[in-house]
Amino acid sequence: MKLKRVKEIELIPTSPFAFDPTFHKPDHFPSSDTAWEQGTRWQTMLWQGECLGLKFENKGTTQQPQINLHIFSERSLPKNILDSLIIEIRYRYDLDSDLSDFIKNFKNDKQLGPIIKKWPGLRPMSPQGLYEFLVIGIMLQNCTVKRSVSMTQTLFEKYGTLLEFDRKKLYCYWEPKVLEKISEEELRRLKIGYRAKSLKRINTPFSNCEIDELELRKKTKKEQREILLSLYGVGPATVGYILFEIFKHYDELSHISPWEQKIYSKLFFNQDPEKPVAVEKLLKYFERYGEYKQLAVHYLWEDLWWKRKNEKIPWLEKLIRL
DNA sequence: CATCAGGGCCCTG
DNA sequence: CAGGGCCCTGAT
Repeated sequence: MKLKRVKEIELIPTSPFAFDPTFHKPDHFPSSDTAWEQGTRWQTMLWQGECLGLKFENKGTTQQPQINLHIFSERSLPKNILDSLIIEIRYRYDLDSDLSDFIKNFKNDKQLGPIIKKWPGLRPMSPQGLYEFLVIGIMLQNCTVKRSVSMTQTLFEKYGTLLEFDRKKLYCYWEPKVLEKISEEELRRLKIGYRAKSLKRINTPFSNCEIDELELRKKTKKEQREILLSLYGVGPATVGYILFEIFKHYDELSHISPWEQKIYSKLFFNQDPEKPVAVEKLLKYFERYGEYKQLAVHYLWEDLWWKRKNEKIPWLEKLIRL
């Protein structure tokens, strides 16, 4: 589908703002609904039934941030869809966050300080909504990065919509209704294994509107956790990512999986990843960052993955199953 | 060739 | 609350 209509909008995030490390997360596995190069990010978005192409361009500075957004669509978008889209984008990219307190408190922190100075205003983001993130979460489970990438690609090719805009070709997610009609057996044939069952069961409450992401955002973190955990195939690891990246709880850090434990051990304690620091000890250590503990870890974590783009980090390579 | 673990989660005992 | 099983893939 070629998206020919274009609407240009200026977005002003709160200052300071770090464009690239907010709009590109090298630890997220690559998927064909997004693309990035320095200063520019493309992505698709399914919003209120519209398949959209989005292009974000950095036009500002850290202290005076400005983003130019091009919205590509097949038809001219009515004002109400456009308005809600802008609100959604500001939410997903956390553009209204006030990080002054965090920066003030930790700019002189031995480990965190240098990264805050390098990237003041870096924030968590999710280009996808809750439903799409759950699909990704399921595809991540118990497999290598390569397999996650290929399973997601297969789903896009089978159920997504290929969009062409700004000379990019990217896939857009499907409506939950689409998967509702597909049997578990048919999904299994796409080699997603036992994840087919989770995918089917997660799909239903979205397809029949039992879960309303916007309503869920208004609930407490505790309520959100309970609702998410009640979904089949969603456990503590997936919930942890969602509470931070989707619902922006900067303090959500209660689960550390084994591979993360190894990386944190090296990163924070310079400890041999094969003899990792106990999870309890790590959690206790992160208490120093209080209500910002996951955000703090995120700064260190992203810094590590950005470094990996440019230099070899042998100990890290060993821990990533590509 | 066979075996095994993987960026989890569910279910059982 | 520990541990087996789950789909498939690719490393050994």
